[in-house]
Amino acid sequence: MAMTTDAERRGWTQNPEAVKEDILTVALSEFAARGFSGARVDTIASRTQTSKRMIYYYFGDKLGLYTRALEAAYLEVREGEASLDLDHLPPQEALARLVAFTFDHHRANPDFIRMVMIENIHNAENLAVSQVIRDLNVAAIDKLADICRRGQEAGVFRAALDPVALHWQISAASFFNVSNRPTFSAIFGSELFEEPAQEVIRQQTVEAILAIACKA
Amino acid sequence: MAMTTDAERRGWTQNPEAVKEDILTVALSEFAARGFSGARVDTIASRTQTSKRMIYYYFGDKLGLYTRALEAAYLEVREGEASLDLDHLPPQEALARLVAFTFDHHRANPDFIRMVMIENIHNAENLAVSQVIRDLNVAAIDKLADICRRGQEAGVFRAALDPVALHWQISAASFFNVSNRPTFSAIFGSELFEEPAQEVIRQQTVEAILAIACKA
DNA sequence: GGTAAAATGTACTAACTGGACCATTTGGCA
DNA sequence: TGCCAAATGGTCCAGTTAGTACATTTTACC
Repeated sequence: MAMTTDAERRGWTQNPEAVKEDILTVALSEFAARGFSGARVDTIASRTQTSKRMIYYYFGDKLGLYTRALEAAYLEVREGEASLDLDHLPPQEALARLVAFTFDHHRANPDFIRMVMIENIHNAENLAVSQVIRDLNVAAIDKLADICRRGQEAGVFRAALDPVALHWQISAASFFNVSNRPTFSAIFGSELFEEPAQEVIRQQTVEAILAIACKA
Repeated sequence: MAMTTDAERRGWTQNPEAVKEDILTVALSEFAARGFSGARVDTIASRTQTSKRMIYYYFGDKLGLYTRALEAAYLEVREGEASLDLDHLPPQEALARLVAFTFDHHRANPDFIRMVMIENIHNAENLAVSQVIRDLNVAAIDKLADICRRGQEAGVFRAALDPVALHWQISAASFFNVSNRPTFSAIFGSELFEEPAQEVIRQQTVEAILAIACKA
């Protein structure tokens, strides 16, 4: 009610949620860029609107912060997937759309990919204990399982088709395309990751998956 | 020529090559396990027959050791590939064999896979400057390029087939199968990585690649 | 307006870690 | 056999980094 602005006041405005959000965003980008050991808590703090003190206040320690950043990455990506509605399409077309979407979605979320790479380097030890992530992922395969079921009922998909194995195939292409881009580019050049070639690869991937799913 | 054994002597026996080899082997396993920042020079030294002093004597610094370990990983893997001879097989079968071999070979070399993962996390900065690795990899695709050419000449492969893009597809499946095993297992269980399921996935991968390569 | 708990700022530290220093021994060779 | 460069051992150090102690301010509530 005084006419002093925030800047003029000696003190500050409390905003716990925004502070947590701020820290998490910065931490995610830093961990994704440098890995767990490579990331520096001081660097994260300096890129924040707040201080290192608050990181430890809200997240306990470096590992706690990392775990929450990992969960945040999964949450964001799974949110983006939720908008995809394939129920109205015939199974083959639904599958083709799902593959193409997954391919593009992974490309659009490189930080998520990098966090998963880092988790794999660490043998998924932190992912394994996160109930949040486990719940998210069990749901992630539902769409695909539904498509498989419909395709089998319609007689167009193989009877022995396993949704988890198919998910493995779709993930392999979509994930590798982002995760191994640096080494692949360094060896074979970057043309394969520019737009025209990416469309070819995406189409190849769709065809490959359909070849696995459909009856001969 | 005295009858004193090595153990009884105050001194030691010089063996530069063995010392370098010893350090490299330990370093490769340590870097593969913990990444560049995660690896500790002291830990590497302690697992060696020699001392930290020798690491700096022969490799300069931590990055120098890492680079040499990376090169050693590539050398070992490419050596294993050299034994594969497919020239006597018709193109389709040669391709099928190459895919199956690559799939198995990646599984058999998890430390190599992890080193490549780590390089990708670091944006392939160290791989990019290694002439040793570049030379190795240009040769790595020769076998596949030859199969492609033969298949196209025989009229069984698509005319637009690009060996690099096909190599991408083969690598995606073979690499992902090892690199993402920890997170994939943590979420969906480990059955997919046990022998029966691995054979299914390998066969699926062969079929998928053939579907991409062959005329409709 | 008073009080206590939550939230924030500042400065510090103990331990770790990559790397360097100095001394000593080995082995090839004149 | 003596000499010198290569190889090795043992110890120490300076910079970094995760984490903490202590003080202060804000806010909710009565």
